[in-house]
Amino acid sequence: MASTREAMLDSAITLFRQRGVAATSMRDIVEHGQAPRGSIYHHFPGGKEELAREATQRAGDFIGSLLTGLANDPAEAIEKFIGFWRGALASADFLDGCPIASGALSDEARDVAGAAFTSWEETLAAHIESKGVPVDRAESLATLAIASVEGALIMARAQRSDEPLRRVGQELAQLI
Amino acid sequence: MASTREAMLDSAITLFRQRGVAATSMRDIVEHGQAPRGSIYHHFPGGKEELAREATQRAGDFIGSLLTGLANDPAEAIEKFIGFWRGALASADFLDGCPIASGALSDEARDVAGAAFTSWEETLAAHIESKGVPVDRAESLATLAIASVEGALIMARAQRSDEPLRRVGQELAQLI
DNA sequence: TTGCGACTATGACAGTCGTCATAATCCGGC
DNA sequence: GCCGGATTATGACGACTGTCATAGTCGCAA
Repeated sequence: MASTREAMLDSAITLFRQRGVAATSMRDIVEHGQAPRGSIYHHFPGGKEELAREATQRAGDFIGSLLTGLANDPAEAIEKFIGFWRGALASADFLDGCPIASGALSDEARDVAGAAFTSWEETLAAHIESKGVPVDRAESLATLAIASVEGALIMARAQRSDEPLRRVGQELAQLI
Repeated sequence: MASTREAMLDSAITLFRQRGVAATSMRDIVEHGQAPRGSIYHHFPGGKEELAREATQRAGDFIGSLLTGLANDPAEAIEKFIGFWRGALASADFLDGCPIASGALSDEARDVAGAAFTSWEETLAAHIESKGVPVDRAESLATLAIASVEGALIMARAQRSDEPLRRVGQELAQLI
């Protein structure tokens, strides 16, 4: 059972969201996950880089599947997507961010984060396009939706309020 | 002359944009600005926290004044705002981010970043409102514009492309 | 029971971090 | 000239970082 491995990945995601990749140490991660420090390099021979990349991949897949599963109605998908983030923010006192954004701002996992964003964009664009919107426009709208949510998450953290997410959700609802 | 001080602030902004606050050391900053290491705590008795806060404030004011100065036409303001970021991204191989986003993701300057975002929102909302848009709507649109640009910057960095910024600009132009 | 591979415990390494104390140097007013 | 505050040079401190080597423990197969 790779439960130690998974505990480390989950702890990494949690801490990366709160503090970012650079500000999170390996010792923090194993301590948070009550994982043995001695086996870091057994499970992740590539060290912090491998851990950061895999954690970002895992988080990106999770949110991506959430996006895929959310109805065929893109408006509903976006509404639920924003609801998901508002819930996450509120339960963390506005100190949690998006794990993919954390990965994007690191050297180690930047490209993994980029691939995750691209995948989200394609999923959402396909939803929008299926409602009769031209391809180009659907792509632009999908990018706008994801970008504005990511940006709103950063603003929400800085302002310690979910007002940015509320406003963005309001505008996106009218738009899609 | 406070030119050493200013060199340190400018270097801090540059490095924060590239690597984030946590991944930038005091030694990096003085070295980048060719400033004397010995006088760090002469100019910034509060240490890294004071430096990070002041750098974030300075950068926020600069971009804020840029936003204020940009015409009365909000559409043109946003277009130029996005053009500014596209130029910055291109000339840095997509490795530079927004200094306020970096501040927002740090412990030290989070609230300073929040105030900067709020100030930008108010400036932009006032522009939009002056074109006959109801207050609430103007505020939502301003937040959407800033959030989507911030998010697009992160996506652009991750994907090493300015396509996100291009798409967001396209959508915002239609919207405002 | 024995053996072997997977996993963990512990401590150490070289390096870097923020911070600061101390001493040296610079430079404008007398 | 020369004094005094502003500024800089240098080196050190304790803490922390990622990484790894070594030794130990565990559970399953033979």
